[in-house]
Amino acid sequence: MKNMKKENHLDKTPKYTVKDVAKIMNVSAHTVRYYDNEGLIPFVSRTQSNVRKFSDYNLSWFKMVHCLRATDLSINDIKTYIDLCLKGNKTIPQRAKIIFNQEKILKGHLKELQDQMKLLQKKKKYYNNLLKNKSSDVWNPFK
Amino acid sequence: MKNMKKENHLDKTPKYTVKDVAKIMNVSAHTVRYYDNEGLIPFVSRTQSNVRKFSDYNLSWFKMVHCLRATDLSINDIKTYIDLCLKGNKTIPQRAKIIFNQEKILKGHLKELQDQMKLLQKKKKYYNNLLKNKSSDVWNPFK
DNA sequence: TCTTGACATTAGAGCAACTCTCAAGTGTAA
DNA sequence: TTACACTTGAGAGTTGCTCTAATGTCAAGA
Repeated sequence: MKNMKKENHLDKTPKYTVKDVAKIMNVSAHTVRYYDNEGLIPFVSRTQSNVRKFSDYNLSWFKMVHCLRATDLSINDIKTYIDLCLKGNKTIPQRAKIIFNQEKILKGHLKELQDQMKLLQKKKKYYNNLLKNKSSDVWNPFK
Repeated sequence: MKNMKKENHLDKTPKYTVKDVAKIMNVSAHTVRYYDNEGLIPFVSRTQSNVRKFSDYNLSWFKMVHCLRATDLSINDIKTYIDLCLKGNKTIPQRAKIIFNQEKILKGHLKELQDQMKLLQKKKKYYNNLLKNKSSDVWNPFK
């Protein structure tokens, strides 16, 4: 039970700089500022000298935004979702619809990438054979 | 054994229009022309009136290009790969390296999307509960 | 034969989502 | 107090499409 600083999604203490968030989320600092400027991360606080400070709560939002981007929801549509969230419980059905739809889209993406993986592994095998046999075969550009 | 028109990756008979390829590959006709213009699909033939006609052989290239794009290889880097292919067997080691690397990258993407899927399904469950209980709970924008 | 419609072509403008550069400001450390 | 490592906003640049406009081809119908 040592170092049990469990992240609390509701902890609003300002802790992380833009750079910290960039590192945690594995995106560029530019992207972090860009998302904040677009209003995708509500309630980000600033120090007296105007420097952004993110809380765990802010991070939770960021994770959600990141997730929605990973499934190709546009910045604009993400903004719509965020604004719905800020409007309170009465928007739950609309938000649910967005989430359910994105899950479907993500499923499609996963399937496609798995198919691409098959092709890539076929190619891999192919090249491994070529490398082994030192390629005495007929020239064929499509390899 | 009826209708056994098995696609032959080496069949160079011009068959498909830009639109056909777009449909087969599930991309826009614009994208098909764009890839051709960028030199990513070698040996595409034209009719007397300058209309593109793709063969199954061309399609095989297109599939490879599409696969590399799906793993976020830039158009420029794909062009490099294609040009290596056209230089013959002596470039096999370089090409193999590219393919092996892309396989690694794709593995990473798949893992990431699977993680995002977990988050999305957690949210889905969450919203399903909210919808069932008609949400009498405290307001919390992060949902 | 004319013309209408459905397609194709190119060049180039427009767009989303970063990505980078810049000039200027801040905070700490030596 | 000067160097440095950081931050900021504004705005330019990049990538990979995506769309538009002007033009061309060609087969079918009036």
